Amino acid sequence: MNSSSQRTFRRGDSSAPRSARSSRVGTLGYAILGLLATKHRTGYDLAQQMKTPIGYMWTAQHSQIYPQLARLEAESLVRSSVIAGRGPRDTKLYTITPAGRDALRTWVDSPLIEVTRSEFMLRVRSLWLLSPDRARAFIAEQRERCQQRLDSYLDEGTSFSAQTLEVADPTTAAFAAFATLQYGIMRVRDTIAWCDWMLDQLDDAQLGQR
Amino acid sequence: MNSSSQRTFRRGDSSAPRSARSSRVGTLGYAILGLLATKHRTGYDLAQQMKTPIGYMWTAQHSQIYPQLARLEAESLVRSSVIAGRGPRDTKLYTITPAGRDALRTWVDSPLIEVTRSEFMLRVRSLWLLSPDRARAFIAEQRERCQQRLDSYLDEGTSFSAQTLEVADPTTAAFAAFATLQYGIMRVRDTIAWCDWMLDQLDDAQLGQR
DNA sequence: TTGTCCATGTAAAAAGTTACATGATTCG
DNA sequence: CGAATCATGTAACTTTTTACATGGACAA
Repeated sequence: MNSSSQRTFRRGDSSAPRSARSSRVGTLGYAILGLLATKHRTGYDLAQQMKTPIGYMWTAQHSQIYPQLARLEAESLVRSSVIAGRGPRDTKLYTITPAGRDALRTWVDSPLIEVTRSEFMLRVRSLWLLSPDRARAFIAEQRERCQQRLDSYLDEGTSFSAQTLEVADPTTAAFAAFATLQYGIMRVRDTIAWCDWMLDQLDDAQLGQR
Repeated sequence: MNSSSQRTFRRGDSSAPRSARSSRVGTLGYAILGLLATKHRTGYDLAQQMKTPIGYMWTAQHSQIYPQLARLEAESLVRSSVIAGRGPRDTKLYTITPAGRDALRTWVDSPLIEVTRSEFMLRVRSLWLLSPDRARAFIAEQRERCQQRLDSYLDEGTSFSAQTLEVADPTTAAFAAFATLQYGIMRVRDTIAWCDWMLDQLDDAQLGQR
């Protein structure tokens, strides 16, 4: 009936007060704030930290981090100071502001519904399409990867033995880091156990078939 | 030296043969093929299945699924037939083609390096910013969510008891689904155990402080 | 008659990945 | 002297999320 459709509204285009829509931080922003909450770092430091998933359960490339830092600074959640460095541009050291710390605290304590994705399990769901050999090889390879992961976690864990006092106190960053590491260790261990169970299943089936 | 920079090449823009760049399927495409490999479904069915993470370790909205189905059909990995339905548009039933099955098999068996993200653990890393009470409440809430998740997994598990024969045979889709379910159950159980450990830690610290 | 389920699409924005770009220092 | 590390940015693309749009059937 109404033929003037097809045209949709855009927000922030004309009349919108522009204030209700601001404060767009997002998970990456909080990931960065979380790292800055313990010590000041450069964008490069952050990128190094978030390049590998070891010890920090979030990843990002530097191409995502630098623009995000600029946005955080625009919202006064971080502040930067130029320091001596070796790059072709200024080297900036970022510090979290009290407002940033507040925002981080608020975010941590806000409702969370996690969506778990696992490409590994997605593939396992279609594993029946492979020959038992190939399936076995696939699982064995993932098991190996988990083992390596476990080794680096355990490696990281030894660094905590030095600071036994702080680790016991849940109001310290050291404790929080220790807790996430425990989680990571548990998770890979269990995945290894599952892989072993799976390998057994595949072997049993092959024996039964002969 | 060369001042004609700033201009970057675009692929698929002009000369490129357009064949080397095709075959863009992506993880979502394979997730769909994986579901279609066991039975034919409509886009709506797929969207229902992938809306909740229960039982399938990948999620997607219908707005992502319909265009993806069109692309899969353009690449002859799926085929559709119009069936009687109740929507304002044609209701299409999608079927995987032999080529689709091949593509799926190849993907399952290709190298995989998983990047694990967990917003839960990301938040835990900054949990030290909260008061022990609030931290406790946060962990307790996540524990509760895991418990609910576990219940629905276990619920789903009972449906497998009927098909005991197929579940034992790793060349069946039923086995693969069972295996992923086992993984899911294990994972939430362990997360619950971790939450309990965490709650203990928080309690101990509170007692010690008095 | 109001709301949910069926059923399929498009638009726009946000988030994430890959590639381009620059340039000094330091190590082998 | 070439490669890696430090150091920061932009461009282009892909993926995911959120919202808009439509409309019949059927149940409370």
